[in-house]
Amino acid sequence: MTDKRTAILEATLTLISERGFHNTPMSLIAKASGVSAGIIYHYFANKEALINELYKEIKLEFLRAMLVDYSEDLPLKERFLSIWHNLVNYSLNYPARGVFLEQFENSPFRNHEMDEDVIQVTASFFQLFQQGVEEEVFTSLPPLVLFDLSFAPAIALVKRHLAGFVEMDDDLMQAAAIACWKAITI
Amino acid sequence: MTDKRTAILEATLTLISERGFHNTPMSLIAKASGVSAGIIYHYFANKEALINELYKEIKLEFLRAMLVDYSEDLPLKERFLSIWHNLVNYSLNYPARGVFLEQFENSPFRNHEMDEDVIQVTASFFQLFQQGVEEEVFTSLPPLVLFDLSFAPAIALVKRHLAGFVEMDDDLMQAAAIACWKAITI
DNA sequence: TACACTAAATTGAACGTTCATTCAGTTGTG
DNA sequence: CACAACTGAATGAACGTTCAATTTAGTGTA
Repeated sequence: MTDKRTAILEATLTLISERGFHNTPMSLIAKASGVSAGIIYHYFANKEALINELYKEIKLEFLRAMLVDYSEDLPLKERFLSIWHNLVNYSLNYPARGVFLEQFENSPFRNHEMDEDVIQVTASFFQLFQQGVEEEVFTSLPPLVLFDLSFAPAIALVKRHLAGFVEMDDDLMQAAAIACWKAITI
Repeated sequence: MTDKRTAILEATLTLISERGFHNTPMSLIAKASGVSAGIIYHYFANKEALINELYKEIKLEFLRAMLVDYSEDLPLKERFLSIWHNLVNYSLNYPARGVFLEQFENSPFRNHEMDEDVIQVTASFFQLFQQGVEEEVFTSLPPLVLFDLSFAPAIALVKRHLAGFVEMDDDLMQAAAIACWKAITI
């Protein structure tokens, strides 16, 4: 096989998103990734470290996916809508990743420190909202607040879709994205 | 003590919100509620049933808290803002409940069926959004979508506050509530 | 090319612990 | 006296982690 470390992380992602942290024993991760139980401890100090490492990688990948095709040269609204649609499309295309992130971030596992990579990527969002406030396009609120007003509904709607309560098509995406835009603009 | 069943549920709530599902053994629940381990099985079939029962009760309590002082006679906007503020105030005043609900609803534990009580309470929200759409005050979107556009940011902001990243004062609450109102109005 | 040596990668059985659940027996109540 | 409430030690299964042993890969030597 290629990279066992990657195989372990991928198996962990799938299993945890389907079964939760408890209920995915190391033995199952080993079986699903086609390695022996022992070798996991060659790549990761223990189960907690494995899960934390997985979180870091997925979180970064997720944030980067939100910024695909992003450029500060584009107009504010285009940038906003691009991020919004990227977020939803990525969550729909890789549901296990979104499910894992939500599960992790709502669990007491969570460690609120951000590592360097994440801080760097986050800066783009910060800049976007700051600029919007300065140009008096956005309501004058802290960037994190504008972030949640913008994207919390997107995540919630994806969950509804995955649970089968809402059919998320292009029209709905469009309408919901505009609704979030309206929320933060003056 | 008064009601052991209630003591068990309360201890379970506190422990799980602080330590997660895993990492709160039945023995600890027993100790924290001042009962023997065995008696828990007199009131609940097993650990899973205990947690599901706790979820049902907290969810219902939460939804009812959102509807305190609610009346269909009030204007749409007042009703909306009342729910919004109730949601945030309740989550801030009883953080363990919000934390538990979010943890549960983002875990594979989750069972998407709603029992009768919850459906009944939910009808008020349904009515509110439906009326808003009919009166052409709200964007024409499914009630569940309007619900998420309205309240997902509220929950997200409470989490930010509890994590210490945002200071949630009256001004911020007011501004964020209005932002959500703007999101769903035409 | 063949061989020797070394370090890293890998295995999986075994260990010790933790945990959910049980149940024989005890206490409280009407 | 009967029945429900209650106790907590015992049970057995599951799990995270370890480690002695084995395989693989890489490097040097003749």
